[in-house]
Amino acid sequence: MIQTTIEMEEVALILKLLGDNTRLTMMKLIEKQACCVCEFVEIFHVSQPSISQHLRKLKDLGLVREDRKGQWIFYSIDKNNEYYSFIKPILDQLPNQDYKLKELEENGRRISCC
Amino acid sequence: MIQTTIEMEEVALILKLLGDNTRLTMMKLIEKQACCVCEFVEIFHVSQPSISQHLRKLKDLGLVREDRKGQWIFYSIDKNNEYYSFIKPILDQLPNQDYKLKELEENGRRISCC
DNA sequence: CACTTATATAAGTGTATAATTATTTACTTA
DNA sequence: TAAGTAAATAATTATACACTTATATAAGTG
Repeated sequence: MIQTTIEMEEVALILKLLGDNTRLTMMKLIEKQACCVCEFVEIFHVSQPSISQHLRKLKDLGLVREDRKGQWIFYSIDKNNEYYSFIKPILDQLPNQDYKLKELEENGRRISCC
Repeated sequence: MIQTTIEMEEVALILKLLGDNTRLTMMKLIEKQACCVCEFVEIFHVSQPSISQHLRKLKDLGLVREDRKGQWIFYSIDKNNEYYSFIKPILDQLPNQDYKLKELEENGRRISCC
């Protein structure tokens, strides 16, 4: 992948997006497995539109990708995005959030695609 | 130095602070050399209180330190801060901003201490 | 096709934020 | 000690942001 120079303004924009607890946790969560909107709603205890709006911001910058599977839309990190190499070291330093998905699973609320 | 676990909320807070073009550029600038408030005012073309307020936020989190030299107060990155190891890889990826100091110097507006 | 479920978009609202001007505090020097 | 310079703080304001409720769109199911 070609590493183009990253501008200060771009970085500030990315960091501002990541500088929100909900979005940052989302990013860590979908680093390895895709999640759908309704799962995020369960996890973060906020309204569905609120989640959708967070996801849209992440998507507008290209940080995440969406894949529709029937009625669900699964979001995951777009590792081909030009900013991924910048973001990865940050995500690597975040505490693992898999327990949140495990909780969902235990309550039978995890949406497994396929 | 002891590396304690960093919480999601802490990271979000740091990233939010860094997610501002002025503060992010400041951090890159003072990574290697200290700068005083009036230099920042020259560089960013904003009011002196605006600069002071940005610096205070960075200082409240402990990211920067201040050293008074006579009438000037020089700000620099606090490399002993618990978050420095988290921040450093981010700063490393930012475009060098030394040309901004060079410009000051050429206009005879660089404040050199001692 | 009507009905349900999942998600997105629109509109509105309260709070946070980044700037400003005005003032205060701190240090230096004549 | 008075005047000048540097920086901090206070007060104000306009804008950005994260949420909400209401509504629209899209897909699955009887």
